[in-house]
Amino acid sequence: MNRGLNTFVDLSKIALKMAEYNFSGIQQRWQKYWEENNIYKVDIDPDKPKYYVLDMFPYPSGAGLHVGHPLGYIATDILSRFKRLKGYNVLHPMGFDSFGLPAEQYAIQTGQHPAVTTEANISRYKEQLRELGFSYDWEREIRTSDPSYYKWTQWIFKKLFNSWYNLDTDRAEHIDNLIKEFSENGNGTVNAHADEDIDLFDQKDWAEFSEKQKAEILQKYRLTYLSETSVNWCPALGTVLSNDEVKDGFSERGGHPVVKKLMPQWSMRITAYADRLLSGLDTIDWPEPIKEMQRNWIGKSVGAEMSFQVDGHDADIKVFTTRIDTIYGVTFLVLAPESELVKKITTEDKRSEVDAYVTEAVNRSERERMSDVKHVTGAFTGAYAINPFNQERVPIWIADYVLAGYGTGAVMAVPSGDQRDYDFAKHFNLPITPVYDNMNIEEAADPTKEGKMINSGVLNGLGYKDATEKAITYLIENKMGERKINFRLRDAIFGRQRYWGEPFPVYFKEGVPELIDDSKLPVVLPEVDKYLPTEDGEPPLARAEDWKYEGEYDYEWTTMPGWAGSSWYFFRYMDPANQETFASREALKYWKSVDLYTGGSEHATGHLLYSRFWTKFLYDLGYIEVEEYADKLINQGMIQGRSNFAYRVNGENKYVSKGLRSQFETTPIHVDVNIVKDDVMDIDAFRKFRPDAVQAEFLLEDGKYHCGWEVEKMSKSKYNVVNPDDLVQKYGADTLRMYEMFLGPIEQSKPWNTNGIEGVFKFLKRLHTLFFNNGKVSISDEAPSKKELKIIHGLLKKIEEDVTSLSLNTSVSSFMIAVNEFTSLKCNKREILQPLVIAIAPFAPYLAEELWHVLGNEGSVVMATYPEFDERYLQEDIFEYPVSVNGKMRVKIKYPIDKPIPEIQRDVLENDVIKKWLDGKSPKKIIVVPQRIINLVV
RNA sequence: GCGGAUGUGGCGAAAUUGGUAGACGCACUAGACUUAGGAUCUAGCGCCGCGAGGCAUGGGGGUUCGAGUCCCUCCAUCCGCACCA
Repeated sequence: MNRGLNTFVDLSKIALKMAEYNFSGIQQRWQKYWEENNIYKVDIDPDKPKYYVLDMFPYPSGAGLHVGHPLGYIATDILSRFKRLKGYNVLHPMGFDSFGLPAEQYAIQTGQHPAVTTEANISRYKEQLRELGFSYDWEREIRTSDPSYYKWTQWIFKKLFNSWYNLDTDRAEHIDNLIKEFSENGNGTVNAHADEDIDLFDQKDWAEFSEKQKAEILQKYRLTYLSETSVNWCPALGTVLSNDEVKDGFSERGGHPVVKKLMPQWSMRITAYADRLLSGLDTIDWPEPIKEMQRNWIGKSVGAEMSFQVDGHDADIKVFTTRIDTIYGVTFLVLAPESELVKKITTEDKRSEVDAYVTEAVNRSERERMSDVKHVTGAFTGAYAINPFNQERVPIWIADYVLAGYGTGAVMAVPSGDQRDYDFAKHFNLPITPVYDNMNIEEAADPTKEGKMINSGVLNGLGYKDATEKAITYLIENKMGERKINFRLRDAIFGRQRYWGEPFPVYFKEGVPELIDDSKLPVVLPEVDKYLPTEDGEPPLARAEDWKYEGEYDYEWTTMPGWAGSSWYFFRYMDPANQETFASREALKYWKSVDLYTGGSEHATGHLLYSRFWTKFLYDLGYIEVEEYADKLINQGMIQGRSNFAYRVNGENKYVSKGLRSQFETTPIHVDVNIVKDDVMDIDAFRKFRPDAVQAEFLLEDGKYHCGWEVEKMSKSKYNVVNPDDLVQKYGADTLRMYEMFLGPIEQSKPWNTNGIEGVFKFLKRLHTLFFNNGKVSISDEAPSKKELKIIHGLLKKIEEDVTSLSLNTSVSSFMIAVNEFTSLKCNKREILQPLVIAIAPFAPYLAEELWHVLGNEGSVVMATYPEFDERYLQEDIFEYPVSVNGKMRVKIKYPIDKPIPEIQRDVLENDVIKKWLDGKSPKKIIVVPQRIINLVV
């Protein structure tokens, strides 16, 4: 008897177990299945439309992924899987931006080779990514630090070196065209985007130049070139930083001071592409803030450049202005203190004062100069310039508000129209001449373009537009100046004094840089004894023993910057194993460009600009099909940390719950967020977390210890890091995926908060339960009801719209609503469950795969076809017209959808409820908005 | 200073783009089933009011029969750029 009973109990337990949502078993089962069957492998398939979804590849840091990283990856994975179900051939790769500073600094500290740490970090990342069920084709994985990859980064560098920018054709061309032109006609006929200081020479001169001279001249034209450049040198890091790696005079990483220093540097002539980088923004669907940042960074301004003679000297001062119309308002000129003219024109009586000012200005660090914007300083040189329009003598000053690096390093000051000039004039008591009749310059400068010109000689009486045109025409006719467009964008520094980066494919022969032949690529990163600069301050690569080209010539010792490898990786994914070229023509033609690119907005003026530049360059050379590589960009928001706090009473070993802390003097103490749930702390876990609290007393509210919270950066020291692995362990990958989407719109930055993940978990359990009854699979083949059909087709429609527009948070809600309804309808009908499983497959791939098989299907749900929704099921035949009286909503009246509006209006008046409200009066007007509302105005 | 974004319950958020604000979820409250509940289910849940009702989308104003949504203005928070002539 006993025995039998036990057996019975056990059986029922086993049966119930089958019906349980055992996510970890499901995960293991399908992970294995996907990998064994190579489910996510992608190849070119001309019969299918392509779709390319890309995430910015991560730098594999030692800390592993935290819960913020996968946000974008989950969204793109959902879209990829959805597009696959819709019949697209989807390219959805992943790789690693594996060169970078942290691995190198770790190497400096420990002697561990960066390749080793990088490899270990990548394995960890890959394991974490695998758990989350992403549908990457891992055969396409790339790593920027892999020689088979950076071979092609070096190859592109060579192409840039061998190119110049022809402004007549408005594209990059091979340097040989230029050399040919030089030997035939000299450089007088060449219209290139090149250095400013190139002397004219003819074909004869060219023939007579030495090889070294020729090389030096060509450097001034090449798209990547070596030059003495003022760079941001960070002594603490021992390296050069780009402008976007410097924040307020300190390095972005580490916050070390940065100084200006002249060094021979490799640069990229990105300025050649300034105009195209700007206009290209109009052709791509990128977030407006990103485009705006890039526009500001490029900083195009249209105006004129003109010369002022220096009185009594054989010299002139070139100025750039966007307001040539105000030329008669010029009452002084200002030079940057660094200007070479300063020495020449300063009069004896002013010399000591000017020298002192120059010395001070040059020595002031960038930081000081920037923090001191409001303070007006300057010095008079004693010299005068002549305004070519009215021959007036105007004093020449120097001041550090004029930047040597922008325009000509000199400005014509119009204090009536420009606030900085105005402040300067007021401070040094210089005249202020209004040039428009309606200018108000009592308190401040008036940059108006309205009104008619006054005090302006030949321009008097004209408006802004006419005055500008007339002035420019005058300049050009008298050969005093020209139309000019200036950009704020500077050429990009391309070298780093570091070890862990791509070596250049360059060696030096008699001081001249020469390229290494394609057949000898890649130039592999050599081994060094230490990852530090040499005693002479040479970069780490100078330490490499026997590292000479052909045993004789020095290689370039700097390495490429972090953005080199990331500027073209999206093309390598198309054909990652190719040994012959960076990607085959066939692959480039088929995949074309990235349809959707996601990543953080912090790369706006870095990676996202440089990669557009390289794309345009490769396009000019005819290697690729597109001029922009990413058609649409989404910025996923940053996930901040949400720290929890306990409140310790000062001087006592006593902690009080949040609501009681006002009664005590307390200090907030970080609590590990992983021992807090819904802001209620697990006290036992806290005693373990803080051993000094073992004996502590806790003052509770309603028997609970409530923690406070604050948004902070996610970091170990704040104990607010939430690790995706732990959540996958506890709830499964499907829950985590859906919860991350449920959290809110992906573009939005927000603190991570695990409160609420249970809701998603319960939902998946309920979905799972739908397929079972009393522990047994229970699927009915009965025809679905109209109501059920309406729910499922409404859902299919909603999900399709949401996924297309990436509003994935509302999709999750829609799934919950649908599943709740099916649960309360006890709906277990195949015709309903089958499309439901396919629809949810992009979101919860593991569970969907499991249920797909519970339904008795073969193969993988990945191969299924997304079900078409049928509008017919969604149509209402009765519409509830809300009726409003005097703008207040009063009642709803049901009418068939196709009832004519005049009939409805008549009916409304006869409705008893309405009659009562109208109270005998007749409405002034009845408005019936089709399909919406009926409005009576009394 | 310039440019951009955001502002809705205790919390994360919805709102068919001008049509019953707060869907969905969390937390909370009550109840059911339970030896138990950190499982499950049912109901309630913006604020004021016993109620009818009134008030509510950062503040103020406007357009409209009707505004979270459009216009003006102010405030707050976040991000980017920062003497760019």
